[in-house]
Amino acid sequence: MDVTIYEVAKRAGVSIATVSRALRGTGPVAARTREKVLKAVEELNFTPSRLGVSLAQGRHAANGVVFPDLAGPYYTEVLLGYEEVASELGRSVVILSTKGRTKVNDLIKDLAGRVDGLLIFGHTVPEPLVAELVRLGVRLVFISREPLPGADTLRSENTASARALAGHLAGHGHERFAFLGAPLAAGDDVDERWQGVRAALGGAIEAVPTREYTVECGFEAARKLLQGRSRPEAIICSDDEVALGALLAAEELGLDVPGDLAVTGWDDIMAARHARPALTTVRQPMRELGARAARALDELITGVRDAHSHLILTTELQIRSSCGHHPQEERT
Amino acid sequence: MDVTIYEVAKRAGVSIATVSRALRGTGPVAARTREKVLKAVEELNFTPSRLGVSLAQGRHAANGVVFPDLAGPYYTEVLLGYEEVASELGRSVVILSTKGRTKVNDLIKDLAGRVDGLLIFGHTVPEPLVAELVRLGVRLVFISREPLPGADTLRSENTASARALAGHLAGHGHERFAFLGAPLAAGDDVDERWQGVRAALGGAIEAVPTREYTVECGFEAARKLLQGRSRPEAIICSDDEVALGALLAAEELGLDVPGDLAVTGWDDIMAARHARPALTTVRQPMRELGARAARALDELITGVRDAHSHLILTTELQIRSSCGHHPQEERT
DNA sequence: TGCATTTGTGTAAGCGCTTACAGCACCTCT
DNA sequence: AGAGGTGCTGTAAGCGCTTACACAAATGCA
Repeated sequence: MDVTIYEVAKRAGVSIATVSRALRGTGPVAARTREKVLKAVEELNFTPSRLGVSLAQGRHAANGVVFPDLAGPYYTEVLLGYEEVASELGRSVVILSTKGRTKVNDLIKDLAGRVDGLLIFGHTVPEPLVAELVRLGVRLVFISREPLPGADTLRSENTASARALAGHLAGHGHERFAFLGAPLAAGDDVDERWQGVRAALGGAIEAVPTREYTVECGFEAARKLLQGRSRPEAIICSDDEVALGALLAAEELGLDVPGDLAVTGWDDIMAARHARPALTTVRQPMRELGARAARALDELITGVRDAHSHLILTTELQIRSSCGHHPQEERT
Repeated sequence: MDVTIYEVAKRAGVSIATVSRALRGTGPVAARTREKVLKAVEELNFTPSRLGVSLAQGRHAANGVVFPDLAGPYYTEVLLGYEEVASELGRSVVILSTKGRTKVNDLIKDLAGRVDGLLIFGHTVPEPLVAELVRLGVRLVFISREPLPGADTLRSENTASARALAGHLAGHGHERFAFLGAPLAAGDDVDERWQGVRAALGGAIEAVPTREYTVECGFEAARKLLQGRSRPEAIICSDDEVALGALLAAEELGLDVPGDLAVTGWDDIMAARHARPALTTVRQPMRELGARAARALDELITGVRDAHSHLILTTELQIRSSCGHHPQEERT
């Protein structure tokens, strides 16, 4: 990768400007000249230096993405949707995981200096830094976060689906509820879910925290919860992974789901359908979230759009067997 | 991000060379001068442009990684280990997923132009392109691939553990074996596992392909396999996800594992421990694989090491309950 | 005190591109 | 025939840094 445009120009007997024009198709180039250039490019195996191009153009043709972790399907799915579209748009994706990191601020600033825009998950970035990034004019898209000025936000609908879910569970006759996986940050998806469910149930639900939103943590917390006095009849979980953990805990304790206990998740990850019993959950379009984020960022960067957009994607209640017996139940 | 070193220099009343020296600590700078510079930097909120730095230094301070997909914990785990170490070494990580992509070659070449080195999984990149990358002098590290000149390779031990696993299963008295998740590429991990198992069992095992190495595909293939005549007594799976699928298929068909059927996986992903029955598998240090790849790449880039290294990390047989009844079995 | 170092700073040449501008043919119209 | 295009190409000025080199001032030492 170290033959430069000068060598190509010399070999083709033209100036570097012509080489550039021939390659990029900007400006007129005689057919004969173009051929000479392409031949030289071919022979020398020339690839324009990304650095040179970027410096001259003032753009990186790259996007960043900041997430806490990659454990579990949620971030992974969103990331894949994002990367796919970014790639289509000719942008590379630079990743940054914040979990367990000290000096996150420095890392993010460095990242911001390498890309044309950033996708940030929820509340992974400290608020003051967000403000600074906005002030510096960094193009920003957030997923799973309440709208803020100076950035696009993108999220799935939570409140209405929370109401639908709670309503469905109440329809099964359940009365003692628990919300497993209490919100860790105000304004993110889980917080909205919790608020929505609580409102729908008129507050008759207790929040049980988990260390993280993982199967393991869900398992531990659920086991403790189910062993306590006054065991809930229905556990609404912050997301599918926690719910999967709850399912395992129930099994370990010999509780029948949905006979003795209803369990629901959120997201509809692939494992939700495969769990036994299959998990009732709220389907969230993870891949599309990522894809839209990539497009939104692109619009912001190219300047096609200057106003900020705050979009909410619709979700869908997926009723399966973990929430209670249904008359004409089918295996999915 | 658009205040330049010139403005800092002007404000501090020095030349840009001095600013650069003060900031990077190369060359002598009087204490008083340094202070002036730092003050100006502070006031202007200056961050050196990554492009400028990279162009001048001729290095990107970034690594690439090429993987087929991110579905499932394997790639994710390795990637996280990689990103963490790369980040420690001051390198960003640029990702590229190849699954479902046309023009992979162009994408990879573009990627190669943005980074100082590449981590490539298995056989995601067509062989001719690998050769070209080597020829171009791109620093390369492969994970899960047979050694090749011109690049580092890194993999987990498969053959010995295959023997151990097969031996253990034979010890349970199983006789009719199947290998679920037949190798898709010669020379990668799954191929080694298959070869190893087959050799250990003296060839008394049939290979059953799955479309991909996923729970879904494992489920489908296993269901078909288990419904056929001459159902195997033990299914050795290419990896844990396929094994998880096989477990589900067995359950659906009312087969008791390990009573009617033994199932084993490979990798020891988190879900393996949580599955019911808990999955016997071979533990592979995924995170460490990623971490080592990052270090290896760094060594190659910085030139600390010039010879190529081909490392094999040890694995460990994890015996749990899915392979057969053990006298003093404990729940893990 | 005088000379050789050392220390601190500035100048300027890159790094590899893109692109505004200018120049030169060669046409096409009146 | 001259004015005004058009089409193609080259020159050169950036883009924002790093760093070799030159040089002046301060220091060390005999």
